[in-house]
Formats: sequence, C-alpha cells, structure tokens
Amino acid sequence: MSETLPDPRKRPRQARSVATFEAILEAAARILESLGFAGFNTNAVAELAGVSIGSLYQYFPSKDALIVELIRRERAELSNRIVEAIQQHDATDLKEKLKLIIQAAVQHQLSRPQLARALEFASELIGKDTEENELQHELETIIADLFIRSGISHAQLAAQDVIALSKGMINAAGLAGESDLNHLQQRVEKAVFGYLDLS
Amino acid sequence: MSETLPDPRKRPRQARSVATFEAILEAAARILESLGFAGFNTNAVAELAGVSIGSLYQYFPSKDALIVELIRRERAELSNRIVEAIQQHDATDLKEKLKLIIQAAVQHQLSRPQLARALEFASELIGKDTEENELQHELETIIADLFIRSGISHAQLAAQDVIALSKGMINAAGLAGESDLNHLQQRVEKAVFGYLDLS
DNA sequence: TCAGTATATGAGTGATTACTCACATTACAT
DNA sequence: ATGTAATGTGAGTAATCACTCATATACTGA
Repeated sequence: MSETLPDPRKRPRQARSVATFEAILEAAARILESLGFAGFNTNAVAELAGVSIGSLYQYFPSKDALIVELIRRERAELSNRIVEAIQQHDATDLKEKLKLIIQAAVQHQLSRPQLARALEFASELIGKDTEENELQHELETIIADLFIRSGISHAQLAAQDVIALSKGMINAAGLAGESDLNHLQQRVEKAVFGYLDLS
Repeated sequence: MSETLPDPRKRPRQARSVATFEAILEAAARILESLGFAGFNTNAVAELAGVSIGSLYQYFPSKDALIVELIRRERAELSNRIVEAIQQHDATDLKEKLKLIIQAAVQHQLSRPQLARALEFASELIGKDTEENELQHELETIIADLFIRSGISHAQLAAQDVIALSKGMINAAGLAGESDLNHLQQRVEKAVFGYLDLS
C-alpha cells in the first residue's frame, strides 16, 4: 500500500515471461471478480496464476502497482471505445454521437461487470493521485469538448453530471444483474437527453 | 471482518458509558472522513475517541459492527428525511414530491459528504447481507410505491434508475467540492424529470 | 459504609499478508 | 558446448491490526 504512482517493475522480454505477466493480471482480475477487494491479496493472486510470489514481484513492485495496471487497462479500453464512438463520421449530430458513447459505456461495463465495479472501488482505496483520476478527467474533457462544439452551456459541469448519472445507472444495473444492453441503454439515454433538454 | 450481521454488544446504562459510546462513533466517523476506509482501524478509532481499545470492544463486538452502526444511523437519517418529504401534504403532485425528495437527498449527502461517501463505500466491503441492503431496498420500495400511485410504468425499475442516477450525480458533486445545494438540486431534477418524461 | 455491578484499561496474542532474497532453472548467443 | 543474462522459486521476515483478558476504577443502591 504505497503512496507513489507505481509502474510495472520490469517489462517481460521473453515469451514465457509475457505469459507469466499476463497470467498474473488475469488471475488478479478473476480474484477481484470472485472475492472482491477484501479477498484480494498477492499470495492468492500468485497461486491462482500458477506462479510463485517471487515472480509476481518481479513484474509488479507492489500490490498497488498490480491494481493500477488493471485499472489502466480497463480505463484505456473504455477510453478507446468512446473516442472511437465520437469519431464515427456517420453520426453527425450530438444526439447520435451521445447514443454511441452511451452504448460504448454500457457494453464496456457489462462485459465484466464485477471486475469493473471492483476496480472502481479499488481505485478509491489505493489513493487519489494515481493516474486513474487523470483518465477520469480526460474522459470528462472529451465529453465537455463535444458539448462545447454543440453549443451546450456549462459544458464542463454538464459533462460531469452526464458521466456521473450514467455511471450510477450502469453500476446499479450491473449490480442488479441486468444483461439487456439495449434496454439499459435506452434508459440511460432518457436521463441524459432529459438532462440536456434534447428530448 | 466477520460475516454475520453484528450488533452493538452491550447497550450503555450509565451516563458516562453513553458518552463513551458516542465518542467512539464520532471518532469512527471522523477517521472515515479524514483517512477514508484504508486508514480506518479500531486502535486509531479508540485513540481518537480518547478511550481504550478495550472499551471499544465493550460496545462493538467487531470492527464491522462499528461500521454497521454508522451506516444504520446514516441510512435512518436519510430515510426519515425522505419519508417526511413524501408525507408533506402541501405537496400534491408527483413532481412536487420528487422535488422534496431530491432536496432531502441533496441536503443529506452534502452535510457530511466525505462521510457519506466513505460509508457507502464501506458497506460494499463488509459484505452484501448486512441490513444496509435492506435499507437500500426499502428506499427503492418507497419510491416505487410513489411511482405506482402516480401511474408511472415499470415502477420498480424506474425507482432503481432514479435513485442510482441521483446518487451518482450527488456523489460526484460532493467529490468535486460543490456546496451550492440549489444548483445541484436543479440539475438532478432535470435528469430525473427527463428520465420520467415529466419535463 | 460497603457489596455488587457496570465501566474502563492496555499490554499482549495470534493471524494475516506484503514483500525480500538467496538460490535454482531456463533460454539465448557465440 | 558454455558462459551469461533472464526468469522462476518459496521459505522466511517484519509489520499491521483485530481482538482478548486479567485487572483496576467508578458508580449505585441498601
């Protein structure tokens, strides 16, 4: 439980070490999914990954670093999905773009809902100043830019609100075990469009 | 970190023990506010409360029990505020009632935002089957009933969504350090009314 | 005043767990 | 083939922390 921003200690060079690296990350994800953050410890991760605890610490200097790497991947994936959605040229107006963004967010969260939830959770526990917050802020900026270009007033605050309310709804749906993506998407759209007076 | 639902071990009888009991709870709240869940441990709570660790365990059989009691109080307060809001007879139609409910929720969360956030958080860590979830469900039922009486379709799901999106927005605002209750309230109303097609 | 009960104390115990390090094994280059 | 670098191992260490218990003090009623 350090306080600085940790990064993978050593990048794997040989093929087998890449496998080890990935096995550790996947094991970490699975433990978060099944046991949640409370049951998450490095010895358990190493065991599930089928590697020794020493190997784990070859690639991750701390428990936090392991989680940070998971968060980084998760966020990057979501971020990519959303940037992709925004750049779709066949969607011209704000409403269509927003639909695509919401779809991306819904798909992302519901692909591994337990994991997404546990990571969000973990990112609060391990401290404020990881890059998690920067990515959060980056996402907010992306949406805010979109709003500015569409003439929405108070773009920054609106972006914060839209992200927050979507997150809330999607999280709750994930917790409740919902799996109907389209239905959830429509409900999020109602709230977002309602908030933005786009209905 | 037990798994059963813990309750205060012994109810205080004398005045001085009531003071001890309350001091412990307030210290626990303050530690959650300042250090978050990560820095929360029973020894620190006892020290801040100015009592011995033994005294803490006289009244709370476990660390979890202490947190559960904090959650119970927090939830009870919110629940009371909301029931009060619903029963206001000078608010007749759904929209007015919802405004009062949102106001109650906003006021509640922003009175001690860090604490509210940390507790919500903690309730996930200590397990699913505490009464926290029942209270969560109770709140959902109250709102759902209100919706049913107002002819809103899919009342249960709508209640889940409205609560979730409000929570998300209010949490984010709390995190961002907002303190303008009215402004936040108006934004939440926009999302809720938009979602419900009440605009 | 005093017996009995409630309350308070905090050093100590045991369990968990993040992390190290001395050593073993495997792969690669020449 | 063989030296060297990369990778893998897991028993062991040290720190944290939830919780106990033997003992001391304060209160209450008779």
